[in-house]
Amino acid sequence: MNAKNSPPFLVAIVGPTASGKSALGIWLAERLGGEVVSCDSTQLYRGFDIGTAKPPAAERRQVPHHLIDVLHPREAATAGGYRERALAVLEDLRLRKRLPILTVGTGLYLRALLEGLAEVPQRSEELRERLRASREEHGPGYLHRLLRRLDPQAAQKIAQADEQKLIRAIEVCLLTRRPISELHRSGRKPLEGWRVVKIGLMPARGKLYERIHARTASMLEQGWMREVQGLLGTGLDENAKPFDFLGYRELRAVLRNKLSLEQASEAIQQATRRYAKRQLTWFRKEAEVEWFAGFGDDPDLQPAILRFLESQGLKRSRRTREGSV
RNA sequence: GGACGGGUGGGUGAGUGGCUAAAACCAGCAGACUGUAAAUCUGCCGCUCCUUGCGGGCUACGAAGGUUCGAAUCCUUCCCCGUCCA
Repeated sequence: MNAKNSPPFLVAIVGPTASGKSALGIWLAERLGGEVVSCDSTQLYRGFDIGTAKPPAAERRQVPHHLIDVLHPREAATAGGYRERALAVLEDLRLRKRLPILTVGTGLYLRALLEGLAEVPQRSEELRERLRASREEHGPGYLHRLLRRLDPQAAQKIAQADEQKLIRAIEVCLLTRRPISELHRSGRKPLEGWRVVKIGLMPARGKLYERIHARTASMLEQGWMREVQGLLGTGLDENAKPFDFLGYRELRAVLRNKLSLEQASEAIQQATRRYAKRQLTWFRKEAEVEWFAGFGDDPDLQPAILRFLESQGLKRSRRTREGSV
């Protein structure tokens, strides 16, 4: 109707690992004049390709992809950092009148982008170091007691054993000299200027697990092990964060002869299943998602999703490639 | 054939007369999560009933029988498994 005045569309595809988000993203991008924007904390890293299930180069040539391979393994990925980069990509796409299609595996990053983050300082490694040291000195429970003094309300919401979240909360309180719960209350700036449509992929649990198992096997066949060896061979510190990603951890154990390849493969499959479950838990809570029961690469499902998007007002691109329909 | 060691809930494995539906861990399920998020953490986890209670009933520690107020725990026999001897 008044397409001139209404904000442009943004499509977000949400779903557990191995549900076919990337394939769907590309398929939709080709039909809707879109470009894929990865929303995945691991695909950010260069060099970690097979285990993070990055779309292969051929597909990335077919349709432009963003926010893949933008970090050196030594850099730390953060929700705030992702948000900034994503905002820049969105502006670029807005100017070029391309439809952003987010393929989101990392729920926190999507929320950070769409709903914003409270205005709080970034992490401070030095402060964290000190906190960890006094934790060692004072034993378990210390961090929780400390936060209870700084911000009783925040302490109530964080379990005593959850040191990662305790440290972040204490860090913010100390850096700002204000309770983090208060800072959170003061609100966040949601994304503006986009009409967001969320698609959810929810394959049957058993089928998803089968996919996960098959994909793990195929990743190993594609030379995942060689990739890990190669990365280690470049002198990259073994403590670099991406080496702790799902699977990379297990494969390093194989190289250290702590695990057989067979055991590692099973451990990876299991860890991936658990990861998929956590993603589902997160996404189920996500507001206004149109859920589809199936895989994103299912040719029977794809047209239904396209029809749904059209019902929301998205228009097919005239530049649809030949032979793809 | 003989001598030891062992058989515990989906798995590993603790428990050697009551506090034990049975530690702990894993798996599984559910959940939380505003800057490490493929991370981190929480709950549930034999079956069943209701008036949902530190509630009731039933079943359970290889099998059967016994001792005892009471047994996964003690005794007897049997069946499996492992190691060693023949």
